[in-house]
Amino acid sequence: MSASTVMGLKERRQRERKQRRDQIIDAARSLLFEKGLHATSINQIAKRAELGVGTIYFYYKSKEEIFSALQEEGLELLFSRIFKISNMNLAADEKLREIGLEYMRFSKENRDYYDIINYFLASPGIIFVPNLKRKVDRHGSRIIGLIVETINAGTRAGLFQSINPRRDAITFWGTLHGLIQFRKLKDTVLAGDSHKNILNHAVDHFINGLRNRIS
Amino acid sequence: MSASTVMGLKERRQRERKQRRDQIIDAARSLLFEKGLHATSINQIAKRAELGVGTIYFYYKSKEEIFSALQEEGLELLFSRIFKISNMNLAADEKLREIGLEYMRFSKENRDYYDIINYFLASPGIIFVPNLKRKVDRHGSRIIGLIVETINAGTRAGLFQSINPRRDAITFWGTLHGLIQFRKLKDTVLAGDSHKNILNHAVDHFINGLRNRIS
Amino acid sequence: MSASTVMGLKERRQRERKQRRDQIIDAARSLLFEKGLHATSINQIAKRAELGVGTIYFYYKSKEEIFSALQEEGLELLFSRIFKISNMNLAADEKLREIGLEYMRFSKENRDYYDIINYFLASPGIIFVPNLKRKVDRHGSRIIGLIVETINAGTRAGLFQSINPRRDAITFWGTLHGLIQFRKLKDTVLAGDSHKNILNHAVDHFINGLRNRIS
Amino acid sequence: MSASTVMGLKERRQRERKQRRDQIIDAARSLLFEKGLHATSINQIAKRAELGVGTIYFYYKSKEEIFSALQEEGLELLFSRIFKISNMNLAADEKLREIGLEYMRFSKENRDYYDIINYFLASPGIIFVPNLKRKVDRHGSRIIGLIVETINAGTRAGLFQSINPRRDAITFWGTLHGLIQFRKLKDTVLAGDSHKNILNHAVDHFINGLRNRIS
DNA sequence: GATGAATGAGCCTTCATTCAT
DNA sequence: GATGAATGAAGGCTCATTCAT
Repeated sequence: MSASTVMGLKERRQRERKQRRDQIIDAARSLLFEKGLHATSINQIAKRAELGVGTIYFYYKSKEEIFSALQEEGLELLFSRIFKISNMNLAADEKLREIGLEYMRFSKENRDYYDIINYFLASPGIIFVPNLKRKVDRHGSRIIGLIVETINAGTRAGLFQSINPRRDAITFWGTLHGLIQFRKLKDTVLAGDSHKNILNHAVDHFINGLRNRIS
Repeated sequence: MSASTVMGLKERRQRERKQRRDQIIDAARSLLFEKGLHATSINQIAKRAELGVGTIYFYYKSKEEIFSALQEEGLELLFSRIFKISNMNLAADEKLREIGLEYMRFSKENRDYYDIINYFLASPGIIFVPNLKRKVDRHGSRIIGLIVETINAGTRAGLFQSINPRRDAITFWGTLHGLIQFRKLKDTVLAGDSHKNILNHAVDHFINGLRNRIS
Repeated sequence: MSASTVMGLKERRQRERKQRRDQIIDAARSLLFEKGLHATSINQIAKRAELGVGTIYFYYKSKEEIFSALQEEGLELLFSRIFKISNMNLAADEKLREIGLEYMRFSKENRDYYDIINYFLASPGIIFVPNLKRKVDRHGSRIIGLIVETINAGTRAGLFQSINPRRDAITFWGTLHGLIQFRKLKDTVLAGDSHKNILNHAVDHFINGLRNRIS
Repeated sequence: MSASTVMGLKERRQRERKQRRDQIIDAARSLLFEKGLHATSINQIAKRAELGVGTIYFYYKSKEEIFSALQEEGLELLFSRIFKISNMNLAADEKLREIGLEYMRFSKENRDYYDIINYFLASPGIIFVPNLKRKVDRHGSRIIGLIVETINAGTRAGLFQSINPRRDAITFWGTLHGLIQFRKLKDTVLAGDSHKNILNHAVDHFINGLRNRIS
């Protein structure tokens, strides 16, 4: 009986730990969405989570780790949105287009998630700690995997001719990501051209590159 | 003689102003290259330039303006490097490949310049002030212009079939930029595939997309 | 026993918090009295309080809040001094005179408190935040209240005929306040007339205005 | 001839000096009105006046001196407005009321002038330099003089009984000034009572005090 | 007379992190 | 496990004044 009590204790402990972590992430997320990346400090997170700052540091060893958890969430959400499209009954080329549009939509509608994903990608100083690396890998690769699948489906359907679908998928994703980064240039370098049109054009171009590689 | 003296004074003033501005930018650049973006503060710039902080603000009205000047330098350098390639005696498709490789090289060899260009592009908070917008426009557009020219040359040579070379150029540049952003994912999402190979692949793909649009 | 220990902890925490706040206010007050309003900065307060600047901000969320606390102290002191006179066994008219003299004395003997009260009143930029408003209201109104009472007592005693004692009280206070502001003009506009005599005259005049409104 | 030339030179010099001084004051005034007291710096004045900062210091030996000149302007304007009322064909009591209202209007419509007059009156640190003292004396006394005259006229007309019209005038002015200082307390201590009503009440009270001193 | 570059102490405020309890 | 007080360097920026030319 004493043993089972200890077991129960351990389990409860674990459950509570998870709850606390969630509680912290919830606070961090709501602040992130409210005030943006720069304006979210640990003290604020603690206040909103109704915990002491020390407690935050007990559950997460740095601010970066909290943001990394949020990034994971963002990647998860992104994946689920892309996944939904992957499962639609569409031709491979149309699917790629929808994926492209979906990523653009995601970057707009979930700007804060997008920003935090970018934060780790674009910040010169921040280095991925191994732990984080694994997570990004898992999520990022899954998204790339969906595109690979789509390309493979297109190849099987005779629409595409892809020799290295993985590289193609990465290229596709890179193109989307790069163009979204250009958002700020809308009125300057992009010469007022609609951002959406340019992205559509890029998707077309990419798809075109997948067709009949030898003419 | 008195007049010429006065003239000389004005000229000297102007020359000295330019020198001071350079002196400040030199200090800022060396700090940027040494310690990175985050660690470069006005106070440090002043210290290294052996000037009072007030003097810095006499020549540049904000930190952003200094960074913007550095960004301009970076864009200038980037342009000159792309420009050199544009003038090489190469077929249009080879030229595009070289441009792509050159951008990747630039982002590696001039990492700090690349970072500062990115700083304005990727930072959620920073908004382009009109003045900066104009500069980015000028430099960014010139680079896009070089690509447009190359695509047009390819079209004229019968290599490409581009209906909207401007959009194609932006797409090309976006692809390069996006893939370079993925650098950090080299060992994870990119599955260990060489960054260079992926970029080469992407360039191939892009060029392929420019050929025979209708098979 | 464990519970009582926890209780003790909380209580001690609270006590220490109060102590720290006092410590900070003490430092701020001593600086204010020593060097005046302009020369009192947060950094100096921290230094004198032997605390880090961050600690100051842990207890007070802005410089204004510290000053506001000091202002409150001043108002409290002022009230207590006026209150003492209110309780003296004097005729209403004599009481008003004593109140007037007391305010003048206060402005001289507690010049720094007077200055800081004025700081919020006369500074063009400073706006009362709601919180501060409430405090000023409470204290200011209590002082006005004492005068109202005195006027009412005079009316009941047949000395005065006040139809709107509140407005009379405000008028009275305004007169005192305005004349004290003229202190600097002593040797110029006031033509060397003793400041005290002028104030006495004004009080006489005010009291006279309260008597027999219709002759 | 040489003498007359020198004379002419001297005169021109003097004229130009005056012009420069005006030019500086114009710039300072326009900045004062635009940005308020705190936000007006010597550098900005210099820029707007299209002069070097050094030149400013050649004509005015400190920032305070410039503001003092502006204060003088304000007093001048105030005097002229009170003066206009003094010359109206009104009974003495009505005239006093109009003067009171006019001061309130002045403090509202010419807030910046009022602020700068107050700046010297209410700032703890600022001491009147003898030079400035004389000026304030001249202008302030003239305004007091107008009130004295009005009171005297009232006395002559049998409306008032003033034994010491100078002190009465100062009292009157003090009351007005003090009440205007209370502006910020409108919604708190003044209990929402209209500022104008209170001032009217105070004027009534004052006038009442002037009548039949012995009942 | 006129200039304007140079100063640098000083301003208020933020924040990730630590550690004694 | 949990707390929250304490830190203090660092951030960007302002400004009256001086002085060599």
